[in-house]
Amino acid sequence: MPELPEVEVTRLSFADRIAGARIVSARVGKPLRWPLGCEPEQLVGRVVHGVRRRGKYLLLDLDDGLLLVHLGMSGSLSFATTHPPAGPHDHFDLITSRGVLRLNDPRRFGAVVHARAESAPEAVKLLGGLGVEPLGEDFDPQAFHAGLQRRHAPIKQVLLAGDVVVGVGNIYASEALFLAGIRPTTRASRISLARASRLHAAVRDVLARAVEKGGCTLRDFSNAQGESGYFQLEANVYDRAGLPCRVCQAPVRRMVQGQRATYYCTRCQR
DNA sequence: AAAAGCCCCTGGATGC
DNA sequence: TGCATCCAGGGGCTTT
Repeated sequence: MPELPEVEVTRLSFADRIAGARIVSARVGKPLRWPLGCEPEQLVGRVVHGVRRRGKYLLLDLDDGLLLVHLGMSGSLSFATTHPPAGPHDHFDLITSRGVLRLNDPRRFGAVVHARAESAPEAVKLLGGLGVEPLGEDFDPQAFHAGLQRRHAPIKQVLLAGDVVVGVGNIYASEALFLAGIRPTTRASRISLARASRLHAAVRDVLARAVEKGGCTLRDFSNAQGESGYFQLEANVYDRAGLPCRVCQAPVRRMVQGQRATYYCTRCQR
């Protein structure tokens, strides 16, 4: 589920409510991708000042450090004033004066990591290599093009790698490339400034639109009942192998790049 | 330095 | 119905 839009929507859904909360206790469940990095008791008494996002990471600012939260492949956060018993996939609880922040993550690719500061090694290890924020002011066509010029890998994989631009996951990579009319296999370095500019706009557009629509996810969207008025973002290509392209009717193709599925239209994307 | 593979883990869908 | 197989929205680490 969680690419940049879903992470941002998650953030927006509880940042204001948790801001100013004092941590009462913390509970760790089964091991996640990385250990918390401190004793849960060490968090008691700390105040959560706010929640920021960097790429697909959420940063909970504490008065003496921060918690880095990543949702991995299957993670989701809830923040509620109730505190029901932990289910089998509830692997982290942060009990605060304003509610309980809970991470549910069946596959446990997610993580909650404590760092003394954003400049501390444990934080730099995770955040240090990240590219520019696609919805921020630093993401501009020229710089994006320059970043692509240095990479010879297929553009789809460069988008996913997150060291040029962050937050673009497997779904939105396919969707952005479709919107830009670029074949996913195109070597990043061979993309002209004009086409890089189109891709730049497509990435911004698809991510911003997804945030606006509440972070709809294509799989959930396709499985949901009676939600046609709620979700307005529709996948043009993702998970549509064999179905007609919404623009030209040619069948959408599925291929594998770096062990991940890529969907594209052979006619619309060159 | 960059690119390609591997792997962590569980659950749902599919096929026999 | 039961069981095996495949696939999944991420990304750090190791190997080329």
